[in-house]
Amino acid sequence: MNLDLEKTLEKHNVKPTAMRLLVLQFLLTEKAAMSLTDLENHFDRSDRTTLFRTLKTFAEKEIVHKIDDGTGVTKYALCEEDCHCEIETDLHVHFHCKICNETICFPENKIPYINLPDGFIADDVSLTVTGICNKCNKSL
Amino acid sequence: MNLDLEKTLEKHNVKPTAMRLLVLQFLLTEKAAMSLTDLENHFDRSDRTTLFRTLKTFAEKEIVHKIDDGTGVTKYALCEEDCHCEIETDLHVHFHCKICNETICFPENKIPYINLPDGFIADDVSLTVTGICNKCNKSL
DNA sequence: ATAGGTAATGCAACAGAAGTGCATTATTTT
DNA sequence: AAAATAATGCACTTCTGTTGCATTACCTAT
Ligand SMILES: [Mn+2]
Ligand SMILES: [Mn+2]
Ligand SMILES: [Zn+2]
Ligand SMILES: [Zn+2]
Repeated sequence: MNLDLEKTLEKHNVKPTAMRLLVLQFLLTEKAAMSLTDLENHFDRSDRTTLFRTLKTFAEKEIVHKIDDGTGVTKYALCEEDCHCEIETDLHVHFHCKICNETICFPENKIPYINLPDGFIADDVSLTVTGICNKCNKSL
Repeated sequence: MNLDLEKTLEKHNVKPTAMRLLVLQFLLTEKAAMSLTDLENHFDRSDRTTLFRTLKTFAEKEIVHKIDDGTGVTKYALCEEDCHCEIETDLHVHFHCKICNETICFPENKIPYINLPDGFIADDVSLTVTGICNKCNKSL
């Protein structure tokens, strides 16, 4: 049992169950964003519903953020340290590679301010670039 | 039969069948982006598959553009005049209102250039703002 | 005009993802 | 230990998108 993982969950008021620790650890080792199906395939023994609700809890408690990469499959990635998923400060660009099918975070690329017409209020914003990633680009 | 509608389809090398003209007309009258289900509900008499393939053809021939507004339901909206769905010139911001559930185009808000790390190639980009639209904002 | 070929349509069925209800099991509190 | 609360697992459902195939409409060449 990794104590750091437990601390992370407790800091976000999530009880550190066995499954949750495993999911957190898995997300830490993977640098690409993961889908529910990805988790399902990795954890053969666990039920999809449990994984689904684990991700839901993690997203609600701001341990992970949900990513809509345009594929129709929701992806999840760990939030940065001290992230509160705030529109002005935390939201960043995501990149989806159409060759290797991986979706990655660009935490350095914050989403630029969007000037909306009068009366419109922005709560959330999503900016996804689709194309070819650096790894796939090399092997062309 | 509206001749303008026929001209529009022919200009994009799409044969102007009855259904296609009706769909095009419907999209012209609606200012919000429409989903396949929206079309299905509006055209009681037509088959879902026909509408699906109509939208697919329209998208391929650049009559409409597909919009991923983060709801998990693909929306479609008519392209601007002379649009070629080019990443630098044509792609624009979309707004999804979480109250009235409408998704609208902001053709004036072109998507800003995104500076990607070395080796990454951008083919496509999607920027969707979620929040409260001007109409719903008034009635709060 | 007719026959043959091509394109569009309609019906049925399927796949994948997301989500819910409920019973069971585990954990915490009293 | 008993009661209360939370997490898990199973079954089932809904929704969206998609494909195969037979039928129908349309166009073209003779
Ligand atoms: Mn991210
Ligand atoms: Mn648009
Ligand atoms: Zn790649
Ligand atoms: Zn609204």
